[in-house]
Amino acid sequence: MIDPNLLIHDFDATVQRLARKKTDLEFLNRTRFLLLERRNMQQQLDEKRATMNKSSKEIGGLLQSGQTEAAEERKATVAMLKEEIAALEEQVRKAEEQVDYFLLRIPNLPADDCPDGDGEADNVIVRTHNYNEADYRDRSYRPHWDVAGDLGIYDGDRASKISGSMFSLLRGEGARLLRALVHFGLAINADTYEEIAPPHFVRTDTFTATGHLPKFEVEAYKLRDDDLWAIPTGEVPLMSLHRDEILDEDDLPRRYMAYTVCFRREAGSAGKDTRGLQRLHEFQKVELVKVCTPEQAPAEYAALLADAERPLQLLGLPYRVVDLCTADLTFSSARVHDLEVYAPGIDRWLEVSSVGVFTDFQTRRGNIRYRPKGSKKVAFTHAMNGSGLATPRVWAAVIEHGQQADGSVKIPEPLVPFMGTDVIRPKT
RNA sequence: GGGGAGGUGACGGAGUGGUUGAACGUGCUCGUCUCGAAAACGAGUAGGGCCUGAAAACCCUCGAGGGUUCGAAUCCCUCCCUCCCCGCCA
Repeated sequence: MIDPNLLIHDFDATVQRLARKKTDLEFLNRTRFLLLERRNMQQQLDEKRATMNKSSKEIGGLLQSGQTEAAEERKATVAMLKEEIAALEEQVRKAEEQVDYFLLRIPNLPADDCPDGDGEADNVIVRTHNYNEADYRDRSYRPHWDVAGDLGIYDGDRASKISGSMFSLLRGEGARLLRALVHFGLAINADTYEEIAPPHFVRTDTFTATGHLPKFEVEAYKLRDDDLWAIPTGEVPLMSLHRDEILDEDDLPRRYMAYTVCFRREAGSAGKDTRGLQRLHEFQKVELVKVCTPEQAPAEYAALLADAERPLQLLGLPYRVVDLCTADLTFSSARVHDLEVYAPGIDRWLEVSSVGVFTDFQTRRGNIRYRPKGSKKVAFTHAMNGSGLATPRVWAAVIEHGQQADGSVKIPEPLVPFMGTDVIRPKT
């Protein structure tokens, strides 16, 4: 969440910054009012408590010096005070509840250099790699589900039989290609990121820390009998690694990567662009996460973006970098660059990574702080993340780009060691 | 699933009703010493709220929530979590 003090002390500027995000901001005024009201009540409460504390100490003194009667008198007055305090406490608790309700629903402030916009059309294509439109004019490319289906390495029908739409089932070399991509994605980052194998089910407080709750509850799978949610991305457990911790500045930046399965309900997107591996309820992904100081953030972010691009470059896939405009930013992010791979078989740009900075939005929720060198005060760390390799869409792109006239698929060179072959051939 | 133990500051670890936000140690910061470092010695060092200068004062926080009491880290209840033993099982 954002710093509540911004609403109290810097209201107009904050509203203006949030307005760039094109979200509903009507409740900001109310939030500010509630914050002030709570503060006011808290002050009254503090005063009464101070009086009571003082009296209690005096009573202790009276009892020790044997003045029992005087002590009893004081007890009676304290009893009255206690009732007032209890009433006030109840009010403060209610106010706090309301304040929290609103605060959790205020999105992060966009970065100053984030392009303004009203929607997807205003996103800025920063650069395009390895893509020549002409390359795809002369030759016809088939969609990955046809190519892979004919090869017998993708079995969408059986996936549906087992689990319904938007699930995938890979077979043989298709399954191995998935595993190769994961290995590859981890291997190229192993020197900079610590690999984590986290839990795939997390508690509500963990899910809230990254901003996935309460805003995106309908997008998540929840276990019926336990307080556990299936993670939609490795970001969720990774970001909670240091929750409620105070780190030393020397320990920053921390860089983590995790290969996880991701679960998404994709509510409301049924039937749209869901054919093949474009959009799945369950998929595997290598996620990159960083926790750092505010000063380190710009350089770390640039490096993170480069790290997310690298696998696409090494695999020889055409892709473009899209700087999302303010309207398209996610709830928690201040700046986002999407990486989109061109899939010639379906003639679409597929989002394969969303690299975003969260400033202190998530770390405030998760209470991840650090002690700046030489400072007595602790401060919130900054956090950022991005997909290192999202398998289904990259898998699809590899298939569509590698397809050859005889129905076989050529495997990009970096994957060959993991695949054990440089081509997937039709079975005879 | 059954039985037992326990959750205290960055970390280890005292503390069973009264001025303890918390001994002691480690770590960290500053200083003395040193050419410099180590060691030694001295001092400081929880987080948050309030206060949008700093500080003081005041309030909250010893897993979370409730209760008893004039007063709770300390007593009672509920929940969460961790560890150990037994059972079951991949």
